[in-house]
Amino acid sequence: MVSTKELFDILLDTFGPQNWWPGDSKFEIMIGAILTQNVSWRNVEKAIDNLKREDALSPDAVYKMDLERLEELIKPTGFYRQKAARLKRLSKLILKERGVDSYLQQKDLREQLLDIKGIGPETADSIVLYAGEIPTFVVDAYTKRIVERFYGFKGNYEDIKEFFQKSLLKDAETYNEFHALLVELGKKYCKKTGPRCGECPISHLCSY
DNA sequence: GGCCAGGTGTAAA
DNA sequence: TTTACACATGGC
Repeated sequence: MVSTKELFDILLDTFGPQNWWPGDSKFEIMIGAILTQNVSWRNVEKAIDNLKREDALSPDAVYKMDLERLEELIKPTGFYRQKAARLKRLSKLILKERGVDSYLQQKDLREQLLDIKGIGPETADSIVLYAGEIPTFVVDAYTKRIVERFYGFKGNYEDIKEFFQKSLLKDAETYNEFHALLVELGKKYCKKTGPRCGECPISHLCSY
C-alpha cells in the first residue's frame, strides 16, 4: 500500500502544483471557505465576482451590507440565507479583533472559528491553513472517499486528519498542496457515483 | 429529470 | 453515538 508521502509525490507528478487557495486576499479566502460548503467552486466564483463588483470584499463592507442584498449576491452558491448569516458572523468577529491579520494571528484560531455557528471542522481548517498559513490538514468529502478507496479506511473527520498529520511532516505548504491534489483527483476520478476508475492514472494503487 | 457539488446544525433513532 | 433531514443554486 502506498504511503501518504508516496501518494503525495505521485499526485504532484500527475497533476502538477494546484496553486491553492484561489483568491486575491485573506478575507476572500475566508469567505470562499464558507461559500464553497457543499457547492462546486464554479458557483462560488460567481458569488465572489458579484461581491467584487459591489466592492464588498472586506469585513467592514460585508458587516454593513443589507442582509437581503448580501443574500442576493451570494445566491449562486446555494444555501444563501444560511451562508449570508455565516459571513456576517465571521465579519463581525474579524472587526472585533481589529482586522483580518490580527484575527488570523489568534493562538486558538481553530477553536475560535469552530465556535462560530456555521463553521465546522473543514471550513475552520481551510481558513487556518489557507488564510492563516498554519499547518493543519484539511479533510473533505473527496479525502474521505479517497482514503476509503485507497486504504480501505473509513473514519470520521478527526481520524482522517490524524491519519495524514501523523504520517507527514507538519508543513503548511505540504498540507496546502496535498489537500488541493486530493480534490483534483477526486473531481476527476473519484466521484461519488460513476467513478472513472478505468481512466484514473493511479488506479493501480487503489483497492476500490 | 436526477444526482452531485471543495458542509453544517439539529433532531430523532 | 449513528443516521436522517433541511438548507438551495447550477452543471452535466
